[in-house]
Amino acid sequence: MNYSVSEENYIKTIFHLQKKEGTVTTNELAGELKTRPASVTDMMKKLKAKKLLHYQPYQGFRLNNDGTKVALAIIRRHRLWEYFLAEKLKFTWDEVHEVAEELEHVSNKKLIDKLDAFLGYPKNDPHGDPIPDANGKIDTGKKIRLPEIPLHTPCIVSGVSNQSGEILELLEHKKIRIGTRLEIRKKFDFDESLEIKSGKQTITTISRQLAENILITHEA
Amino acid sequence: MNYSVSEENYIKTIFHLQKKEGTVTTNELAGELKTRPASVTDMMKKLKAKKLLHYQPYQGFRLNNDGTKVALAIIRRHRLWEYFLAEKLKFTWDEVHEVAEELEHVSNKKLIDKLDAFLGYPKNDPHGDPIPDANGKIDTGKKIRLPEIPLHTPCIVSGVSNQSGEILELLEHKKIRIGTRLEIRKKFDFDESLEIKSGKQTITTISRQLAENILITHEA
DNA sequence: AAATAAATTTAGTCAAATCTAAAAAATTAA
DNA sequence: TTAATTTTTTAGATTTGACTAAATTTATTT
Ligand SMILES: [Mn+2]
Ligand SMILES: [Mn+2]
Ligand SMILES: [Mn+2]
Ligand SMILES: [Mn+2]
Repeated sequence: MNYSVSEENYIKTIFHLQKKEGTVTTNELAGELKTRPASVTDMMKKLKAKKLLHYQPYQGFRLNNDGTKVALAIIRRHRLWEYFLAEKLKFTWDEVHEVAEELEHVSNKKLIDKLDAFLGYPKNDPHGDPIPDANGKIDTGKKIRLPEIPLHTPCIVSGVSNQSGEILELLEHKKIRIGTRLEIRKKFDFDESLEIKSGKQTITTISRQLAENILITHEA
Repeated sequence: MNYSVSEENYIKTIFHLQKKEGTVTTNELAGELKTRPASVTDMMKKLKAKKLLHYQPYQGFRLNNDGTKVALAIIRRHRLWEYFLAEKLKFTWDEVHEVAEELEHVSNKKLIDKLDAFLGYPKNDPHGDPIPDANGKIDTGKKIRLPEIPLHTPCIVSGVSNQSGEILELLEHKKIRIGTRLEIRKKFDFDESLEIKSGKQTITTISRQLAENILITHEA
């Protein structure tokens, strides 16, 4: 059970894509991995032979139990390294992903479990995404996008669904980060912008585009 | 200037081998890398084409300036990760090498320089070997093996030239580590064993085999 | 229900890194 | 200084993961 960098990248990407639609298509995967559909078909045959996914020609594919376990192990490594990079090495939010893309492929179980302990068993990566534990268990508390929260309902920012430097800059400027307590004060129909109270009663307006990328867990 | 894992392993191994003899042979390298001589010849052609080493068929090879720079960058990554693993993640001495063999190939300059800073710019890895700085400068203070030190001359353990779990166990038991102050009390001609005073006046006997693997820098 | 378009797979190449077996060169011994 | 031995290189295959171009299947339109 040791997979090549290439196989791991396919497995991880299928995992993320299938969360939306259930089943993943050849073109989708090719687009996401910046490769060609023909290459995807080749790899699907190999991963099917390794019994990591369901795949019938022309029918799309979906990870099976074993494939999902492998995916979660990769995601665990990825997110623990992201946490390490942000928390210990002082990388910014938008820089960690690229480096973690490489580190995630160093698959030494003891390394990762010791790293986890060293970091204090963090629950979430710097983008707010949950980190699977050593057994592959992951907190699947569903996240809602900010525009779906009713008026005057206090809530807490738990993630962002876009990890670019641009959104980071904007959120930093508005002092919104993971853990920030928010409340919507007004919703403007004209442009769907929101007036919010954030943290210590600062009031700002945020655009629909921004609001849609802010993820909320419903607690308090 | 980005090299494959395979190229990096060749470059690093040549660097280490050529310290002894100056020039490295095909068989030596094949033996060290557990590959076949024919594969070595292939790779030497490639590295020569990339202008990283001197190589004329049948004449052996030696890294040139550029190749040496690349090697030092790899060694820097390797040793910084070893330090991290031992110091932060509490791996033992003999476990770090294997993991660092993988981590060394993640070649993101910013990652390594930030890791260096996070670790407090360590000078030596857990085996006592010097860590090249961000410019590739490395402390080449020559190390002497313990049997070459004269009687009654205080000296300090600065490394070991064998990194197995077995030697670690023995050194731990005798409470000899890097930084330990030693002095030779007697040399026995019969079996070349040494009676030494180590640290706080503990006196023990160590075998010739062990003594030869203990490296000393001549200071105090 | 054809015809057209889009998605997917197959067929055939290619580059990187390895291997085995055979040939050639260099070294050592007779 | 030949002959035997060792070392190194060449030749030809193989595996992995990617590509292009062509064929095939599925989905959409008339
Ligand atoms: Mn990756
Ligand atoms: Mn993340
Ligand atoms: Mn390596
Ligand atoms: Mn070391």
